[in-house]
Amino acid sequence: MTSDAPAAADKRPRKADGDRLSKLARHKHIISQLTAAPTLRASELAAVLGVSGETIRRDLMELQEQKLINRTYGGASRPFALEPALTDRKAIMIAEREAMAAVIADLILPNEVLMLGAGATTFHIARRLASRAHDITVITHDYAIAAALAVNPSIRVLCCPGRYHPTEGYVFGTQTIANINSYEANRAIVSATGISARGANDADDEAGAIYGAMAKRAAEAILVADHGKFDQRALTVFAHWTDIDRLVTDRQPEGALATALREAGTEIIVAQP
Amino acid sequence: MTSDAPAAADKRPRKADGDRLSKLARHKHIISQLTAAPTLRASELAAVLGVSGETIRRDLMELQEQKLINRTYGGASRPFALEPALTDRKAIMIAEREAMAAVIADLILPNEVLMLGAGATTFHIARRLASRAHDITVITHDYAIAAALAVNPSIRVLCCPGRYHPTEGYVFGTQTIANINSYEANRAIVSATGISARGANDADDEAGAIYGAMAKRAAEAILVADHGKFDQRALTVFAHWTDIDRLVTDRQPEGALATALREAGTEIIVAQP
DNA sequence: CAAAAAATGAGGAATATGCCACACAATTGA
DNA sequence: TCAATTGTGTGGCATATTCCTCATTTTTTG
Repeated sequence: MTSDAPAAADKRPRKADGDRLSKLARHKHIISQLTAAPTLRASELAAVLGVSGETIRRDLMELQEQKLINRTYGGASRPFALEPALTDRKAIMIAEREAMAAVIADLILPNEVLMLGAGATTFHIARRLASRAHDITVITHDYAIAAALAVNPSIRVLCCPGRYHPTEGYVFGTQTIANINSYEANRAIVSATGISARGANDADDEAGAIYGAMAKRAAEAILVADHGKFDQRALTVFAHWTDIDRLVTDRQPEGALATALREAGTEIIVAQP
Repeated sequence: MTSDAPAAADKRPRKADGDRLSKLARHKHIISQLTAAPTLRASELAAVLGVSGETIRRDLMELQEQKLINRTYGGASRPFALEPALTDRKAIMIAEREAMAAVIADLILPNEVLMLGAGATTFHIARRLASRAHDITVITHDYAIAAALAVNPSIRVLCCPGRYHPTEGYVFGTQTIANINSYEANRAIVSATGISARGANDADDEAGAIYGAMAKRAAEAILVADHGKFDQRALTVFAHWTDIDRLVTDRQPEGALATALREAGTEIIVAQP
């Protein structure tokens, strides 16, 4: 943000000069400001950027469309954390993910032991659990999830060992798998890159191996996947439908996928956004 | 948020009934809502909680005092990420810590295996290592350290398993210790709450146990402590000076501490800020 | 170069918010 | 029990924000 702000200052338009920032530049400025400050006032932005409040309001509306900011009454707030570069992925399908997260969170009862796989959707679930659930134990290999859950002191969070993935923020590897296999859990909740008639797949073989281990290890395996993942194919199929007890999604599957689910006896839960 | 609203609705006070929520309950509600939604409108809160807008505004003011929320024009947003509140501690003694971190980073050679304990000072060391070192393996139980190191792709970061500490951002417990004991490392680098003639101590017994395990397990144990820790006493002594090979600090120790160090044969390295 | 499209600004009405002072109810403490 | 403290609601008023329309400027396009 610092590198952007001065640039913006240099170009700051005295109206007479007419060298005001382009729309794109304003948008960038807003985003970068938001990484520094949790919230912004539209009126301040208008003053700093030297444009009318109406223009800023239009900017904010557009940025909100793209889920790049959160609109507040007089301004904007950052959409999520600043965390790794998951921000992009986490910003899409918010409504769907929140709906699915709500459904899953309602399934969880006190004193359960959960395994939670890494992922944008499972992160939503973790946040939801942190505000809803109590007296549960969660085993995870994703640190953002661990941190999200830990805000609730009645949730015991156990982290897996393993090699730290630099961009994804989770651990993986043989140690992780071995650790997962040493637990008994009531439920495993995992996501996927895509789901097809063959089962759930993931673009990362290491992550997939972990999700698969969780699913096998828990008494009940829940897969969460929005409709954008229907019929997507990725590197490895980490679980077949016979290994998955429930699929939580946001739209009724159709075609070969639906057939495979029915044949495997996987229960389908459709969350309404 | 949808499933929460009804709960609130159940209790929603028609004024006549007088069964409105207590202030504490409102505050909890606000916080919990904020974990689900990024921002809240004061007016909506007033409606849902069945109190006047003025009361909500007072609530928000108090919560802001406690840094539990961020105020926005018409409501509130969540304060920061989920991050621990390490920021404060990390902000002091910057110069000293940087100097000590630099000294330690220079000790590390390629292909070494390090153990790095949690802490503000070790975090500085991790950052320094990330920019200086290459082709090393680091074992740590602190996630901020893992993330800091991981920006350098030539550093292999291994994380320990264990129970996640909600405010400190590291894992602890028997699993953590067992995991540490399964490794062989060239060096362990740990910090402490205080150091005295008896040895290094820590205010957190769990953290201390981990530091102690690391120090014992590694071929060389390095303790890093600024002069503010001299002669401080805390809960548990996790390592005696005979277990520590080197003390990296920013000022020459004196008195009983110096005597103990000399008798134990601990090498003292003074970093100049 | 001219027309079309997009972006911006200005003004005004309607609505929201913030702030302040004061009254009243609920709780606490002596 | 009474007084003090705390919590809450109300009303007024200044200020902010939003939404809308329309004129103007800038950019794009043929």
